[in-house]
Amino acid sequence: MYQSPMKSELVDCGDCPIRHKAVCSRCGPPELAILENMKSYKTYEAGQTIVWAGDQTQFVGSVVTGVAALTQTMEDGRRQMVGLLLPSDFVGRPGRELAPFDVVAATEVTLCRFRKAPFEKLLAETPSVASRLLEMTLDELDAAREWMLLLGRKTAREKIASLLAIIAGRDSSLRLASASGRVQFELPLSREAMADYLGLTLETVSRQVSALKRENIIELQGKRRITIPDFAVLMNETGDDTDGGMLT
Amino acid sequence: MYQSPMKSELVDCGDCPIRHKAVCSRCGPPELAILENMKSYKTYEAGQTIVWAGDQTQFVGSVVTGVAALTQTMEDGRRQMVGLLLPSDFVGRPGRELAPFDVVAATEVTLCRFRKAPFEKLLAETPSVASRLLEMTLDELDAAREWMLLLGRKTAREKIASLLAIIAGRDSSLRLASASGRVQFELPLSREAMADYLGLTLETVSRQVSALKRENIIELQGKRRITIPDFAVLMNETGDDTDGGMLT
DNA sequence: CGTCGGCTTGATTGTGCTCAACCCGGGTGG
DNA sequence: CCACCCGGGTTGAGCACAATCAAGCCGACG
Repeated sequence: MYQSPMKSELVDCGDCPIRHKAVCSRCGPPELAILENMKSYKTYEAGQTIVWAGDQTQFVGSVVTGVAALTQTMEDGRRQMVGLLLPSDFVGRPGRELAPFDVVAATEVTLCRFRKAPFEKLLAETPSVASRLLEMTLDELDAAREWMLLLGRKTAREKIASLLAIIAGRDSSLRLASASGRVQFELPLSREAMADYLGLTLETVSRQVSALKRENIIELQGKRRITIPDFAVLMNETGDDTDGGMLT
Repeated sequence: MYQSPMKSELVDCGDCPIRHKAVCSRCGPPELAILENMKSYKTYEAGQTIVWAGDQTQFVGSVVTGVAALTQTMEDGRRQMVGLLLPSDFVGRPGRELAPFDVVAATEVTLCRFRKAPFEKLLAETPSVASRLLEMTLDELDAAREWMLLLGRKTAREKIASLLAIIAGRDSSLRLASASGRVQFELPLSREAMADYLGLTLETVSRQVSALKRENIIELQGKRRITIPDFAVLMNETGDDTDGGMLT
């Protein structure tokens, strides 16, 4: 089945915005050529399910633009997000037949997809891909474990503050090294998605966001655009070590 | 610094109880010989901290016997377990300088340790080790994500039932393919460790265990030895799909 | 025998959930 | 054009579940 590239400017790996961060970041020209050959782009609209849990997986790939969510649902409808996939993050599980979780587009998402079988072959033959994938997987595992602390032990307010801090950090890593000072960004998640991420109800999310706003720890422009007057003050609400192990 | 093997019968990889499940499971005689050369055994008593978060890591390795816990602690003392390491599980993070989490022995633990630098070299050179480590890491990631659902969305009772089901499953995987029927096993965790794992207080753990006992879903011999008269009944309390996607 | 650690049980409190009403902005159809 | 609706979000009242504070139990060990 053919999949035509959605955006012509993305066809060449050399121009790819995630070239230096994704699984392919350590590839040289020969490996890139092989990847070029098995890849195809596809764009999903917000809300669309990219992969259903339990499905045969046809492909693996990288998020090029947008935000996707890994989620798990219980029979009675309770839902928990178990991963947030941002540009350059890897989608899919080499070596597994069936997808363990749903993958849902939180915003419009463009994937760079590789057919599974040839990618697994490449993985077996090229250490530069395998080592990068191992590194990314270990990073994801660390992130998942941080998230377990949040889910198991943090209060609703700490959860919200942590989420905002993480998203702010991801965005502003492009601009300044955060520290303290004014930061502004767009929330890529609805209140409901935030609730699913944090193990809360959407009412509680809404209340806590309002509370942070009331206390001038955050400012809102509309529902989604957020300004943080002083990042250090927000960090203070996360429950985490404010001074990442610094000396006094 | 020398580390003499604690138990002479563990010195030879051929006799190792985790030979076929650990990172080394796909190694042939030549790689095993290299590993033999960089390994040393060490036994830790219950409660001892094996690695401190933030420390330089001197080694990586495998759990040979016993149970260890990965934990994270907030400044005010709230604690969350973020991983449970059973025999054959891997300890440490190749490619990272500093340990991200505490590793604590829950029972007496024996590790098969590899010096970090030579192991990383081996990892870079031998796909059979690298691919096995990638596979194990992906499995751990899946397990962590299952745990996130538990932490974020399950009730106290469901959490306890899930933990018991998991431990029972791990133990009895040796004996029968679970399904339903009578299962018996030893809890390797104190009530406090269970609470840290489940994101609960130890009082709540105690109460819920008592409740399951009162309802004859479990039986206790002492505090730690547990019998499950009907595994299917316990599964019913976990909140998970009872019929793992089976047809009626 | 007394103490100590791990565990259980009880009484009370509080955080976040539930149920419910309402707001707001955008799109649609009469 | 305006009325209507619809989805996402906010706010409120009451409640329930697990946390907290506190006492007591049990078995091991000195």
